Amino acid sequence: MNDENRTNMWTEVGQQHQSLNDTVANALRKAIFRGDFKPGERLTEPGLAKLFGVSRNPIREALRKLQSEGIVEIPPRKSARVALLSRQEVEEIIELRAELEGLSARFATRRLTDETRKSFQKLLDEGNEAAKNNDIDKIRELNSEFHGLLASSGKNRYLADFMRMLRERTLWLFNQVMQDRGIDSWYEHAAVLEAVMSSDEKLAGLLAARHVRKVGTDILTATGEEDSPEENDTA
Amino acid sequence: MNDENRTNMWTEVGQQHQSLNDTVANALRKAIFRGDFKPGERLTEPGLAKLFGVSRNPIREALRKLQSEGIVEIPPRKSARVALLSRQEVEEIIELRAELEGLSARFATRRLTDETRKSFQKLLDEGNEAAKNNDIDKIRELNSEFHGLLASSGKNRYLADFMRMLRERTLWLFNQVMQDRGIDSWYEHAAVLEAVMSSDEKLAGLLAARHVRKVGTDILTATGEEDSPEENDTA
DNA sequence: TGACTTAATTCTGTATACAGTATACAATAC
DNA sequence: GTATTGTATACTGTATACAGAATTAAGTCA
Repeated sequence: MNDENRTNMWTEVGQQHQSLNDTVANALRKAIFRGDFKPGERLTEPGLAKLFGVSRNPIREALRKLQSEGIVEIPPRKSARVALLSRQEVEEIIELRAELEGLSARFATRRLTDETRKSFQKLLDEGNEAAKNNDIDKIRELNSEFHGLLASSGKNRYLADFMRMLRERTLWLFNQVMQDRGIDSWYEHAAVLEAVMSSDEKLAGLLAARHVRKVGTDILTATGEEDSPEENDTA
Repeated sequence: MNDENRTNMWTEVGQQHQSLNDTVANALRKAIFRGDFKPGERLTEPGLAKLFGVSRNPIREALRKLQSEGIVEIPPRKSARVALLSRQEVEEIIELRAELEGLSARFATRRLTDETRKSFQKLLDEGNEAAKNNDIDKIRELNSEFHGLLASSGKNRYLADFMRMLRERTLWLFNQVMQDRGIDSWYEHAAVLEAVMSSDEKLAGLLAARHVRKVGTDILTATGEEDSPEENDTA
C-alpha cells in the first residue's frame, strides 16, 4: 500500500473527530428530545459544565448551536432555556412541513433514478412486511427512514437540511401520536412511494402533503384539550 | 401612565442591547456581503479579534453563528473560511427559492387582511411611480422590500426566516444581475402583488416562482461562462 | 533548481479568571 | 401580612492562558 492510499484511507479519522462542543451539542440535543430537560427548563452554563465534565466554553458553543436549531432560547444576559413551542408555532411548522414534504416528494419524482428507485422499493418491501407482521418498532424505524430517503432523493441539500430541522423540532410531538398511528402512517408513506415510483409527480406531492396534515391534525386535537405549556417566566 | 404601560414601554431597552458577539456577527456578515472578505478567504480568530478590537471569544461565537447561516464554513481544527457556493449549490438554492417564493405568495394570498392589502397597495403605488421615473435606486430598495413584505404576510415565521437566509446567501449573485434587470423585476413583482390582492392564489404562486426562475437563469447564464470559483484547498 | 524534512510560527480547542448583571432571599418599612 | 429595599449568591459576558494541531518557513539533500 502506498503512502497516498494510506493518507486517503485514514485521513477521515481526523475529520470525524468531534470537538467537545459538537459532542456536547449532540448529547444535549438528544437529552432534550428524550425529555430529560423539559420545555422552559433553565440550562445554566455552570450546571451543564459540571454535568458534562467540561468547561463552560464548549457548553456555550453547544447552546448557541442548539439555539440556531431553535431547540433552546437564549435571552440576553439570562440563562438559556429549552425552547417551548406555542400552539401557533406548532401549527406553522405543521403547515410548512406539509407543503415542503409535498415539494420534496415532487423533487424526488422528478429526479428519480434507478438507484433511488431501488432504495424506495427496498423500503417499501420491508415496510409492507413489517406492517403485515405488526412489527411496530420496525415500522417506526422505517417511517423515520422514509423522510430521510425522500429528502435525499430530492437532491436539494438546503431543502433536506431545513426539513430535518423542522422534523426534529416537532419530533416529540409526532412521537406521541405515532404510538397509535404507526401502521396507518406507514401505509400513507407507502402510497407516496408508489406515486413517486410511478412518476406521478402531482399525486406524490399531494399524498405527501396530505399525510403530514393528517398527522398534524391528530396532534393538534390530541394536545388541544390539555393546557398549553405555560411560560414559567417571572415576569 | 400606569406602571404596566411604563414597563412595557421601556423594558425593551435592556433587550435591545447587543452583546459583542451579535455586534461582531452583524459587522462581519455585512462585510462579507459587501465583498470585503472574498469567498474562500481565511478568517482566523486572532486576525478578526485584532480587527474588531475584541477577544477571541466573541469572534468564535460570531463565526459559529455565521456558520449556522451558511455564510462561513468551519472545518474542524482549521480556520473558518467565507463559504463558497458551487454552481450546483446555486442551482439548488434558486430552484428552492422559486418554489418557496411561490409558496410564500400562496400563503400571503390565503391570509390576506385589510392591513396587508394596504401595505401591498402602498408598495405597488410607490414602485410603479419609481418605475415610471426610472428611479433605479428606489426600485432596488422596493424590490428588496417586496420579498420581506410578502414573506411576513404569509404569517409563517419559519418559512420567512428560511427564505431570508436563502436570499442573503445569494444576494451578491442576484445583485450582479439586478443592475440590468431592476425595472423588469419590479414589474414581475407588481404582477405578483396584483395576483395576491385579487386573491388568485394559484396565479400568485406561479408568478412568484416564475420570477425567481427568470432571474435565476439570468444569473446562471451570466456566471456560466466564467470560471467557477476554485477551491483553494491545499489538498 | 526542486522535492523532502524539520524547525518555527500561527492558530484552534479548551480551561480559567474576573467584572458586571440577574436572581433569590432575608430584613425592613408600611 | 404585603410590598420594598438590601445583600449574598449564581450566572453571563468577555478576556486571557496554555497545550496541541496546522501552517509556514527554513534548511537539506539530490
